[in-house]
Amino acid sequence: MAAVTLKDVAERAGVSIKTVSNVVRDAPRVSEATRTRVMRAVQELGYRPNPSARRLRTGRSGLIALAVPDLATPYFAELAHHVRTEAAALGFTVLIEETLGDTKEELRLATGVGASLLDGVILSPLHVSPDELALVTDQFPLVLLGERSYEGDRVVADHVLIDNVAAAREATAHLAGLGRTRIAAIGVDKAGSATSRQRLEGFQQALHDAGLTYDPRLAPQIKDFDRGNGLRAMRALAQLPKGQRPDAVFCFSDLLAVGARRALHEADLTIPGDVALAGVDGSEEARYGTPSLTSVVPDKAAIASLAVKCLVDRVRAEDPPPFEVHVAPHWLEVRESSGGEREPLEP
Amino acid sequence: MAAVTLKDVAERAGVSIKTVSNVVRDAPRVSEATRTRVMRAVQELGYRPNPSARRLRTGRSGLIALAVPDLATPYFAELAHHVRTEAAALGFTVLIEETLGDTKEELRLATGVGASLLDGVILSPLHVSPDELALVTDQFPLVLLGERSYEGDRVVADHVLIDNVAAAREATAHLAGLGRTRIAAIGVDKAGSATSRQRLEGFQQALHDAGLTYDPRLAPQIKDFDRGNGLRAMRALAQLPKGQRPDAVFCFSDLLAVGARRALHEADLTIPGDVALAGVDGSEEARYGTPSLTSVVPDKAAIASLAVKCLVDRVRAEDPPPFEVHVAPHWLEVRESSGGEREPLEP
DNA sequence: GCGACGGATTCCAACGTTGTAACCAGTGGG
DNA sequence: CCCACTGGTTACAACGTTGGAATCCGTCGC
Repeated sequence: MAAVTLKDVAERAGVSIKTVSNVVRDAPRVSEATRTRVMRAVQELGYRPNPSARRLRTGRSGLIALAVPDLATPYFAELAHHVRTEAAALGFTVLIEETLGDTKEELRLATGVGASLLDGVILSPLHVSPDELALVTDQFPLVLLGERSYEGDRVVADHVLIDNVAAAREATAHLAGLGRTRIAAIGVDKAGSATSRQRLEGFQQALHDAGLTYDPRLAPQIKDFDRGNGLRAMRALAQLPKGQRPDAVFCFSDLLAVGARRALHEADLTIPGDVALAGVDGSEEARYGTPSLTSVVPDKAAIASLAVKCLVDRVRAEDPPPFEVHVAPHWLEVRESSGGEREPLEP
Repeated sequence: MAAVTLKDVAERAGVSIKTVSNVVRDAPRVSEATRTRVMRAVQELGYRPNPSARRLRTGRSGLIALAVPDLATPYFAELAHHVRTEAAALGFTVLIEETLGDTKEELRLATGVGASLLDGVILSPLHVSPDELALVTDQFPLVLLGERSYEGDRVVADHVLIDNVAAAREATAHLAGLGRTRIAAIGVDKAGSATSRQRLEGFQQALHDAGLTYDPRLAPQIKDFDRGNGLRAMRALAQLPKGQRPDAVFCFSDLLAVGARRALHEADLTIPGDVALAGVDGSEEARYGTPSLTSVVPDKAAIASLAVKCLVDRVRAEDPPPFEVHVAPHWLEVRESSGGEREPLEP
């Protein structure tokens, strides 16, 4: 296969290997004459630098990993797309990994599986604890997404996140603003993930602000943020006796909301007539469904951009800069599931 | 950072570097005594082999790429998930690339960008032509997904695909079996991709078998297989005068069907009452939507498994084996959008 | 007791690249 | 006329690993 090396190019151009190396890395100290001669040889032979050898010599690979729980979750797929784009602009290639929410796997990635293959990792953790991470973050360039893995002022890694508490509060306040009084939450997480805790807190704050009391029976515990869990949780809520049934549900993710919508459909309850629905993620699936789902939209492009820049800075830095926390914007998009207009989509 | 090398382990265990190398690769000719001693040293120091160095020496990286048009398309995200799983089982890591349907990018990947980084590529091509690929396939291990890039008997690369013609025929026949007579197709592709052509052919065959005539006005041209294109195409179809409006639509992908469902919702047409709907891909989004969408489900796990095995065989082979074509199973799942039961989902 | 044998281990060279130091012209100042 | 200097280039060594040849050592057959 394409086994053309610096040596071949050097012979062709009649210069030393090192000169060719200097040219392709465009180092200074190369005369214009030899530069063009070498470049021509490179063209003619179709030379491509060997990443492994380069990596071996320099210690840099130009490879960063994005580790997400599950690629089949639209939110992460879209995020991956943005991260790839951002990274490409900075000359980095992205290796996408799935943790499946496994703590060991998350930790393994945080420590840089083959630190010798990757320059850094962007990790979207689900279950790994701050304490476990703290042991690790100074050893390998790491940026965390969507979790707040620090206590008080002690930041143990770079973070990029949205204000989850505010996001949940806004969505819930919107539901309360419709006059709904029995508002349920789907997304309280058995494992007690940070995301889940924060969204619950925002939910409770909004209830309190609206003068409603928090009823734990309307906040069932679930396992994962997927459609099936949303479906089952909503089924259970829909079967509550008439007076206790929720008239609105804030789902901690769009997938949960999709499952909930399906359960309401099965139970012949109308949306938003009987039950209003809101989710989080701003996924296309929520936008295009019928009814379309109200959702808190995190600015995924901003998240990706901040995360990649942050990571690349750390990779390139001589000595590690202090850890930073970046908060990306989010906004609420009101759609049919909570009384928004059935406006024609403008895709 | 984790800069522990074979040398360190060797010193610790009191053996030569090569012996350690032999142990970690579990080569034969290592006594049980030294093996355990070395293993303990490996444990204690936390040694991890350096992939770049290994790659440089052996010419193998254990990295294969999966190149898909767009990760945000659920079908490809799910496929990526399966490919990762299969590859991991065989000891390979998957680098996921997005081509965005760009012909140059597809070709670049097919030639193995940095053949020196990747052992092989699984490519899901959209626009690259068989002729262009033929020039390339003998230089680099490549498996193609979902396209038939060969003429007659001349296979120019390994392929894994489903029988697209049959898939489209079955879905359309199902719609015709409901008694629908004005059946439209959404998915005829301006660029004339192979997938689109095959599904159109199956569509036409089924019409013919049902004694219906093909009306090109009911097969509008679109650009991509996404929700937006489905939405716009269906809007146009819905605005046809009463007698000409379709009473069923076969969409060439689930995303198109999702868009079409949205357009029907906007136009206050019922599904399946006014218009029955079917798609292809077997995505979760189709299963969980309301109404749930009838879909032809390709066996993604089988596709992934066949593709990875095929590629790995080629990577490992001394001299390239003959090209193979694998056909993965598919089946039709009838759901609400074409009169299926509103059965409770069993997730 | 000696040579042959075979298993276990070591030595050496290489993979393609880049950093460092050295080299080789010319140039200008003393 | 020599020296220091500069820009341009080259020689050498190393990065961590592995394939192959070479070596060592204990055992067996004679």
